[in-house]
Amino acid sequence: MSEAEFLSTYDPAAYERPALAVDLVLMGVRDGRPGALLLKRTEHPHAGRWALPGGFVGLDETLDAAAERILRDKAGIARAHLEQLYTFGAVERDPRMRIVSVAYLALLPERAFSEALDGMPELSPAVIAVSWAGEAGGPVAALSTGRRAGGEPLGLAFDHADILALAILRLRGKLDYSDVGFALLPEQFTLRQLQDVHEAILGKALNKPAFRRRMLDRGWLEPTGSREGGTSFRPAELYRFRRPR
Amino acid sequence: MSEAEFLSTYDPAAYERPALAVDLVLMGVRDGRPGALLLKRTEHPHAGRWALPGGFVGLDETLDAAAERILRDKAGIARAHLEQLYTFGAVERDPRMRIVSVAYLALLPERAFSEALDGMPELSPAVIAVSWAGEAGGPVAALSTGRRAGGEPLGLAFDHADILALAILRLRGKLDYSDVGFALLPEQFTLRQLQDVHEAILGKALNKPAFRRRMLDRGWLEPTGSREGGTSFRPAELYRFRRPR
DNA sequence: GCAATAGTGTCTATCAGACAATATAGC
DNA sequence: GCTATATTGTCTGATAGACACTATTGC
Repeated sequence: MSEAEFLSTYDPAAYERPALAVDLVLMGVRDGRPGALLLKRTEHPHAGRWALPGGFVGLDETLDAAAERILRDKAGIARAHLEQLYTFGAVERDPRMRIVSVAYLALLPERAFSEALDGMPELSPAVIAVSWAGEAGGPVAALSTGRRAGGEPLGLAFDHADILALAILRLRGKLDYSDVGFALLPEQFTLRQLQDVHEAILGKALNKPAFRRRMLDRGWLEPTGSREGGTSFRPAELYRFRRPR
Repeated sequence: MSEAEFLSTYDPAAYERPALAVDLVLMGVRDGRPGALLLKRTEHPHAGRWALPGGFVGLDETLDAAAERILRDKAGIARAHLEQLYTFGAVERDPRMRIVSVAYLALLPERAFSEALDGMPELSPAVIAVSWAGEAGGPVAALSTGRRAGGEPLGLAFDHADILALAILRLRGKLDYSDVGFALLPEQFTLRQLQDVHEAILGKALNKPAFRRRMLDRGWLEPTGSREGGTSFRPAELYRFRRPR
């Protein structure tokens, strides 16, 4: 039997299979804190609880394409830095049926984060704070919500708190050896803004001269020649991210 | 409608969905080189080519459990360090039908690697060497096979060369900030063996005193008090990996 | 000149690479 | 004592943190 003959007789529906979904962690930094955009579920299961935007993967759609579609349709965002995070496959993670979910991390500059919030009234920002649950437990994302600062802690739907916790940990891990940090900034930015983003993600203050030295020595920053405006003090130099060769 | 009513009327088979598989990269270090265990495909598609051991994910099985099952059934290995690598979702990656595959990395000590090879005649080791395909292309795993050293380069089935390339890169990246390296060693080992494993994975020689210092300062090594035997020169101290607290 | 922040200089602690010296097993 | 490798000591260069200093803008 040739490969062509084999394929023509193959029955793709022979076995029952899990459903496959993509969930997005839409992360941004607002007011010096990392946050994620959540949707309030209107349907069962977990109706009324907050959840990550997500959807099923189409039969003719790559995982990346599914993530882009959800970004567009559910969050109203045209483009963002997207990267695959982890695939969650616990058997009972969704009460409807077996659903395996490929989680993606989407990074938004502050502007895009706020615009998504304004454009989609059903979106809510949640501030992410990761804490460690003692010896035995792993990291846990503690969340609070509200369109303004403050707001009550959230109980998230499904295993979405785990996904959020992993997202912030992954981002922390990659922040200083990769260029992901720039995805959280506008096209032009000052070194102070860059440092603010790093400090928000890492949750700690950084040494200013050392941070500047490191960033400038990497060769990823191109001076634009112009400076920020609107300050009543010395304006900072504006830089642009230049992809390393 | 309550959540219970909703669930009782929900039809899990309403949409067509991709199939979901797990593929394993069974990695070990042999003769100072990183290698992976491959299976020769006996059926279409890609009959006769080498491929990673894999299988479909059962409906009542987590992804981790599926990986363990494949490790047991296809490679005859009872236990190994297993970690999820990445999920591959290109639409045409398998000609039979749409199959999304969650790739796992399994790490084997040299002994287990060799035993798997002896116990399963259909397994073949492939030496992994990663090279960069010029400016535009990403990293590519160059492979050669053979039960002994030497052997011709391999053309792998499906997108398994990409998976292999990612596996070695991931391992390289994690090697010196995590404890994965120990999964490639027996329970007791010398510092030289530990360094050999690191050098094989990184593909370059390391500075001996610096390596020793770093490893000992981490506090992950517990001296067993005994020494290796069978040498005609000064025997090295044996250590045990002690999980950091 | 004052306030406030941008940007720089310098000292020190830490850590990795280089290289050489010393230790110890079997023979 | 000889061989081969284990193990340690020390020098040096690179880098991060600490801290203080200088620069520059609007007012």
